[in-house]
Amino acid sequence: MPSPNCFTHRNLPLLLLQAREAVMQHRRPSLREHGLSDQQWRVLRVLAEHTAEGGLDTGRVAQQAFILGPSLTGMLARMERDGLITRQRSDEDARRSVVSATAAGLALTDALSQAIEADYLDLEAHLGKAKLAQLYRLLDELIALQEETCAEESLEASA
Amino acid sequence: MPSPNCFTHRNLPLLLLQAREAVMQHRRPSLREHGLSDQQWRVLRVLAEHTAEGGLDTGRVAQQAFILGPSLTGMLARMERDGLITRQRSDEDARRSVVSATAAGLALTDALSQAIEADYLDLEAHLGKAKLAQLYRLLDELIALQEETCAEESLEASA
DNA sequence: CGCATGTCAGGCGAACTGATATAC
DNA sequence: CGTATATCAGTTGGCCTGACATGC
Repeated sequence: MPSPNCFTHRNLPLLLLQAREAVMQHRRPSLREHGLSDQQWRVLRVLAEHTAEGGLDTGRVAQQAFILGPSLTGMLARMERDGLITRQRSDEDARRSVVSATAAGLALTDALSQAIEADYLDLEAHLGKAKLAQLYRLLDELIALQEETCAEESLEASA
Repeated sequence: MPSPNCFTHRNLPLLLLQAREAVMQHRRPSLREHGLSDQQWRVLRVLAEHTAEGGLDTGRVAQQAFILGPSLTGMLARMERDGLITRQRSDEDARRSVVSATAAGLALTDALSQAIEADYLDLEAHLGKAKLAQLYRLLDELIALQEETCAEESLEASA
């Protein structure tokens, strides 16, 4: 019989979580000073990158910021209340609601991005540019791989 | 003036989150089938690894499962209700409460660990053993690095 | 006495499911 | 008509801070 606790592999999800938390520990103070939660910052960053092009639908925001639709609705309401973003019905497709960052939101992004870029420089200095790039590559590959095998599974399920 | 949205680096925390979610997508179905949340599984896995040695204090469980004390209290209450774990006051130090997995908890861990190990074999087959090991190394290094610089910061703060 | 440990109390943002209006 | 998009309603588990009881 297989003994319990016989994990021959590392705990990859925990490791990824720890790594993320380790990085975030450096950034949370800055975010919290400006009254932002982790998720709000993810949304704001995504919007800042696309607001020059006229904003994004809620759906794409949810996808890129890794947040579920209903959760995002509440968050956007709070961020609109706080003057960080605006929502507007799309002209072409009235089902869609287009979200953009306000000037205040962009200014906040700008301020925070400087602290964060400094953090990256620190990271590069200590870990090394090459290793950081390597980490990016491996993570990209892992993500692509898992999503791929996930698509296969849902394919099997629908067959 | 610095243009907003000028992020010259990748979004590392988001990348780590995506990677974790990608891996977890394969495991959540199994966990949910047995009524476990992500965090409960982290706790159970930690306990399964230490229950043979007589269990762990709440503090160490919280530390190893990456969960805050007060959150853990509620979780342990639910897991005790569900018959997965037991709590007992320590003999040597009556402040401490020692947690262990029950037989049912260990059996559940055993069942789940098999599915998860199979998942790792899949991952090794697709990503390659070497790359996986490399990813482990880089994550370890990143975690150590960030915690280190974090200790420096609190040192400066106290000085 | 100070310190450590765990728990309680309470509020909160977000996950998640299911249902619903609206527009395509 | 069916599909897609966003939102609403509501429950839940976990985060988090601060206070507290207890034992060292």
